[in-house]
Amino acid sequence: MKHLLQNIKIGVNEKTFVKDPESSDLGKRIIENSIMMIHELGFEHFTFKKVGAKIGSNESSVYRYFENKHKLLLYLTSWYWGWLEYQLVFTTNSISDSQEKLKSAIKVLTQTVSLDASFSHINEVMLNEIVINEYSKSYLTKEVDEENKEGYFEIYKRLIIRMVEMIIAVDPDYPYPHSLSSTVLEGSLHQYFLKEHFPSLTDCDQHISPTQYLTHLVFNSLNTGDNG
Amino acid sequence: MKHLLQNIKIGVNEKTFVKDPESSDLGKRIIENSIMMIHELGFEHFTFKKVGAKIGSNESSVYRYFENKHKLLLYLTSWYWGWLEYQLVFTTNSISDSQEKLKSAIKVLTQTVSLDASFSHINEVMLNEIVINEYSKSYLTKEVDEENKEGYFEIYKRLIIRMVEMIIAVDPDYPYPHSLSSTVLEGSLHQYFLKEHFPSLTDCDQHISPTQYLTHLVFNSLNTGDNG
DNA sequence: AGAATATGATAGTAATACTATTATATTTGT
DNA sequence: ACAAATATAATAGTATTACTATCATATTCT
Repeated sequence: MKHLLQNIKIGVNEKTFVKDPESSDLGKRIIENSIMMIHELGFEHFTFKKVGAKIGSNESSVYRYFENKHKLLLYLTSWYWGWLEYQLVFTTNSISDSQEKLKSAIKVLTQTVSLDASFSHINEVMLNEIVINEYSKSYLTKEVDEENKEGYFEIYKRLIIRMVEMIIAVDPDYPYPHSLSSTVLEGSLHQYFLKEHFPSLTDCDQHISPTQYLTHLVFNSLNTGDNG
Repeated sequence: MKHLLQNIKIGVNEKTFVKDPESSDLGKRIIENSIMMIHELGFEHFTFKKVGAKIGSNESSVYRYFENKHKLLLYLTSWYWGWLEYQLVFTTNSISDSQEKLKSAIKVLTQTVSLDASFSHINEVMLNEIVINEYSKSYLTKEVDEENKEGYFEIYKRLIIRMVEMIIAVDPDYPYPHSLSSTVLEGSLHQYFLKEHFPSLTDCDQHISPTQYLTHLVFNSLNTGDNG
């Protein structure tokens, strides 16, 4: 993915951080190495002490950027969804045919991720795998309603609503556009997870992609106005 | 739900516990109160010390039944899936029409849960809510492959495969029966969660149920052989 | 050069997730 | 009925986590 615009910054809710990690070298190294370590150890085994040690700094310096690792996860996943949203808008903007538009949207949101050179300290491939393995943990908490009110899930919600609008454009009479849209995004993460860990529970493999499955699912649910 | 058979015991992988909690009064009180506390506090804030205190016992006694809270979660969720599997088999067994059978299966697996008097120490309504909020955490771990090998997710997998077979019976040519089946089960939990915490991301509310949405989703994906 | 700011080092606290040991009940076998 | 076995309770202790606080040092900004 190449950007026509240089120096794009993905906007993340400022409450996720104490000090913007993009504003300093140390901040960027925290992000870069946190992604590597969460990817490697999993969120449960990841600690600020460990990243601190890895970047030749220490715990207290990491705490100056993020309140706790939950907020860091919110930061990373919000960044990811913001990055995907950018690609979604960019890719689908010029498409006038509503079916083609929705098809492209599903593709962008469910296909495998590749590196984006514009953000050198962020490994989008690893981040995508973090989202697959850890995103649910960011909202499956007792604090979800409070954090939702504070806007921590705005980008994710906006992304889903964008697809809702595309679904409605294809079939204004379809009764479940919100559920379908949320199912595509969540279902995509889930199918990638199953492919890796529970292959007997998915048809996705080298030959069948989550994108194919979900595109089929969506277009069979919608009345496209075709006769074929 | 009433059982024709008395004294049914839901079979759970014995590796989930050190000592079978069904085998003693203390064990049952641990289960009963753990369900209440996980439901109330959420899995992260739940500890063995807290249940111990609640039942007038202590930490060390709880540890004699479960290695750790992760294993307890595996026990509780396996029990839940086993209980659902029983209802699934019982309900669908006598139905010969494959479409009706699948329709019933989706209903059993996605409808709201009500109390089952056969298991007095287990509150199935609370347990269902625990599954909605916490089940993902049982497999979104670095240990998932190991634990899968040891059979901790057998019942869940069997449940999905049962629905896979029903999907194939309706439409043998449908290319994604495994993905569709896993999407229904996971999607159901997700829609219930959204309904509660992110109502703008779902169409499910007092009037529309996850069952309706998912039934529509499945039957529009399948070629039922009808002309209508 | 001095002030402000960022980072690093160290220490300390409360809670968690256990393990180990010993004491005290309760149950069971003869 | 009594000894032996088993289950439970009570207490203590350890390593790690998830922080907070303080102070020293380095960097940069004016």
